[in-house]
Amino acid sequence: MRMSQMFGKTLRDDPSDADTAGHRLLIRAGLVAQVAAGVYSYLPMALRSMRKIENIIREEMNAAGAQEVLMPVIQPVELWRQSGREEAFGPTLLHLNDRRERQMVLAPTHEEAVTDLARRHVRSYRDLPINLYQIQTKLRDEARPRAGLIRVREFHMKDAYSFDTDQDGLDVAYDKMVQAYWNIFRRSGLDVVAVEADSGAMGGSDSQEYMLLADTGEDELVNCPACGYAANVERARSRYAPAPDTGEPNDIEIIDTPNMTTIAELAEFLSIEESQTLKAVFYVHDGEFIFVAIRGDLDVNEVKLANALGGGELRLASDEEVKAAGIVAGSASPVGIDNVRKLGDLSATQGANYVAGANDAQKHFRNVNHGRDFQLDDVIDIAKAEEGHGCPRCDEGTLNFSRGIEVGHVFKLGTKFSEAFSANYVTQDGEEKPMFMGCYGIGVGRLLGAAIESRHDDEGIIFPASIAPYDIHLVSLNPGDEEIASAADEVYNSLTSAGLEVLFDDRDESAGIKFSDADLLGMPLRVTVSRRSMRDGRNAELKLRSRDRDSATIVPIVNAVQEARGLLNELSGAN
RNA sequence: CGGGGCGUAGCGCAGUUUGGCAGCGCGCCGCGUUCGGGACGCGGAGGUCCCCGGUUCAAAUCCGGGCGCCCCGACCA
Repeated sequence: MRMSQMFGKTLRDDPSDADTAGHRLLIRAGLVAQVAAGVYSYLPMALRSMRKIENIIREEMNAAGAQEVLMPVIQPVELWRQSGREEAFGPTLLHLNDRRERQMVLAPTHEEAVTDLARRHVRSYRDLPINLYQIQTKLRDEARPRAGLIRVREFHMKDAYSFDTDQDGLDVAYDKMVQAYWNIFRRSGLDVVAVEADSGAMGGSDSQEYMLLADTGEDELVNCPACGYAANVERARSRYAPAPDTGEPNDIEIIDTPNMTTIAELAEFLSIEESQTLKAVFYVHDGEFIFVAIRGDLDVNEVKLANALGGGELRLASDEEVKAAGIVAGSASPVGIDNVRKLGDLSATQGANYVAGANDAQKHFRNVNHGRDFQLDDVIDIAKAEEGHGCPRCDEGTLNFSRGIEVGHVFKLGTKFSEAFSANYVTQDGEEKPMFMGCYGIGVGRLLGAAIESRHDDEGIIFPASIAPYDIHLVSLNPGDEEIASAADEVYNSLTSAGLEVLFDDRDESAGIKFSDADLLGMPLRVTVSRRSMRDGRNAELKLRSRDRDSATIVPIVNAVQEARGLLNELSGAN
């Protein structure tokens, strides 16, 4: 491609409304153009990169035995009512009416469509297992699009869906997809890690997310350097120090704690550890007031809590609601409050002789013990993993915290959708049973955005070779010089006819502009033909984007193809 | 959805406080010089000052309403 002909220009200045480095580079390099909040046009270079990502995905999906299909973006709302997800998605689901006033939706994902498809075509266990995938547009009216391609409202996703006769079959299908995912991320040249994930509104059992580590990532992750345990904080378990050993339960007593409303104040006032206190947090879940007790030094993980409550709307209770429940905020007590539903974290039931509120702004109880002094309606693990907590899986590790961008997510759905849609098959015994499903997604555009977010320097993008729009950025300097121009053309032709993909900067621009643009655009290999390179014979200069300026090498033009290949191979080996 | 910010040429911005010729840099077009890390000279084009309404002799500027975009949070398969 000759750059003089290419659509999409680089910008000299950073766009004012881009915050993250990746977003800035996407705009400055002329890869995308914003149309509305979270809605983008993809220009030629971005599209080339996305096509390469898609092809890697396609090859790995096909190799894993999945078959490509294409399902509609526009779907009758009835499908979504049947699964119950019209409500679950809420305003994120885009609705529209067709000319006959039939209610339609624009699909944010395709579990409904694919389950409907499978139930029409699968009759018998002989038709299973199958795995269907597509690479296709999704629409989600996100409340807050952000960071360029990281969270958008219209995007391309590869989504695959497996159908099996039973849980064992699902486990096999899931493991195959997991393996395919590792292949995809390895081939794309990106450092992706897998973490245990919350399965959210998708439901189902096992779920893993694939995360590209980046400080600007939306997700907080923990990992154990000792045993490799890794999880999204939403889901993470952790091991924390037990409360101080206070021996056998002592008699409960009431003590004065004038105007102590926070755990920190209380612990200091009494000269005890925060872990020797119990605190209470109040939520409203689908309209019901919920009292949650947890050890004073821990925090509630709201995602875990919401899951324990079986989904639905969960929010912190307002001051008025707390008061209306007859509770004194800041000194709330699990003791003697029996008119509301009381939940507790595991920590509240371990240890003894806690200090807890007395439901009086001036007083607390000492020596409060679970079972004797208060009961809980449910005891669950809802503590949030914190800095300093130990690994829940091994005894050695302390959890590390980092941030990441979710680029893939796999779920074991089980029979959630197949039961809702009566997507059944007939067993060998002639019995009708629901299919076991799994679903597996990768955001193509997000992967591109995340790649740029994680692979750049001050000058610009550093594309992994396998997903770079072009292999080579050929720069011709002194284009007014006949000899140089024809040598550059010759290099362009020989590289191109050797099957290499070349972006040829044939513009009449200064060396500074051309080199800066080459750095900004980030192709893996830069080849320069100029008076200087031709000074001692017909030579070209080769330089890898990921290396320093002085690492450039001069090679004879007749060897350019071979030398370029060598450097590119070296690079993909290093990926 | 709550909080904050912004909207003036393709991009980045000044001008708004105190109403009075719509400006600067980059980019773009033409000519010439220059030519390995964002060169220079001369000439030129480019505007619904987000939209609607109001006040005023006069509105980018003041008032009312609306829309859009960005950031923080809530939400997020």
